[in-house]
Amino acid sequence: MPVKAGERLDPEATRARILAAASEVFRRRGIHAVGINEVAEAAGASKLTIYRNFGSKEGLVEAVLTDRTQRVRAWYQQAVDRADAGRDRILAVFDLVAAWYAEAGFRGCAMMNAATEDRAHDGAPQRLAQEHLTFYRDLFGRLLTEAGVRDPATTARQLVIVLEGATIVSAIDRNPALGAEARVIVETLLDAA
Amino acid sequence: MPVKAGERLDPEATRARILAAASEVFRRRGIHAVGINEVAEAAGASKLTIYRNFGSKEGLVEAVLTDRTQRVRAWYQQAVDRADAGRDRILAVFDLVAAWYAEAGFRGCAMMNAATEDRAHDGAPQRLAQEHLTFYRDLFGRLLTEAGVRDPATTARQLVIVLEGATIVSAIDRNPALGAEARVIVETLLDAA
DNA sequence: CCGAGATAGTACCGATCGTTCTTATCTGAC
DNA sequence: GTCAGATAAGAACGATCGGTACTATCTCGG
Repeated sequence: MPVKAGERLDPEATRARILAAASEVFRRRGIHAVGINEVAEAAGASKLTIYRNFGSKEGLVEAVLTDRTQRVRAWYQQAVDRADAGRDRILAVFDLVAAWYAEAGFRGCAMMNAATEDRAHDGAPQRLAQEHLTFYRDLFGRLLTEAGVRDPATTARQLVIVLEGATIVSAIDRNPALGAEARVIVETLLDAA
Repeated sequence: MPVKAGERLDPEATRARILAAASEVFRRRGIHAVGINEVAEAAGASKLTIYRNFGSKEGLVEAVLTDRTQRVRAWYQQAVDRADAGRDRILAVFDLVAAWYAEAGFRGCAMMNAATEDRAHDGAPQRLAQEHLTFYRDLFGRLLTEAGVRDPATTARQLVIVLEGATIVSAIDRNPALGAEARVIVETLLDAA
């Protein structure tokens, strides 16, 4: 049967629906383990529609990751903007991180996971994961500069290590308490900086 | 043609050869991306021999990871034993880590990578990755207790976060300098503990 | 020197993969 | 009302996957 009765014929909404469904199924089961058929079923879309919108599975993966990194960046920026200037803005990042670890079915960072799965190639997942880390470094660098830290670049790189370490340990151990532990480390590093 | 002329017919050596070849090809290209045919070719073994020794691809993966975690644990224990008692033993761990990041083709921790690739299942990779983290926590806990740190368990969990964070960032960014950065963080955390 | 076991090589099986194609139906602009 | 485009459903294709079967040859203990 063709298009479901009652649903809009809206190409942008279709694309967004596929992106959301693919993002969710990739997150839960991994990229390699999920076929286009499964994405199509989860999205309520046909394979033809997926290939017309994204060209290939590789294109779909890149679109999913690009969408994800942009959403994550916006979330962090908003959390930072809501916090008071200074050290609170850095801790606000790690408060958001702690809430993220506590989400049901948390499985780590989509960009790091995708780059790990695709570690033989220098494709979009590798590039997007590196750019994701660069975003964190730049964000922390700005906040540390605002907070008057002496060597903001060095401390920013330290905070990225803590953020990614807590993320993967929390994902592997299925333990949301890593968010609080990361925050303690960050406070120690800020005290020392 | 059958067994290569001049080579020993040694089942243990064959098994070890397959393990080494599989470990290397999994490390470079990932587990999902590598088929049994490729492992057989890399090992100079037939598929029959692989299946007789390991039963299935899943069994091979578990054997590879088990062998890997045991080797890694021995390396860390030896590095610790060579260092002077106290804080030096903890820093010796991170010196070994820094050398590991600098190895050609470094791609991160095999156990974390495998658990990430197989994140939908609660199989051997998940279990071995969690046990690998537990090894680190216990090792750091012992060393911190010896060094007279007040709350060794808390600091041990912090060091695991730093170790794993530096490992994944180094792997993604292809930057061995993360080893030195991790060491600086560790010194700060030890000073504060 | 002979039999049991290990091995390489290869063909093969059913399933699934990414991708393309066909068909039928619906939507929306004109 | 008509028609171009979007879509769903699913068949089909070649490739590859994990796993099995078969054959021929080698090693080694007796």
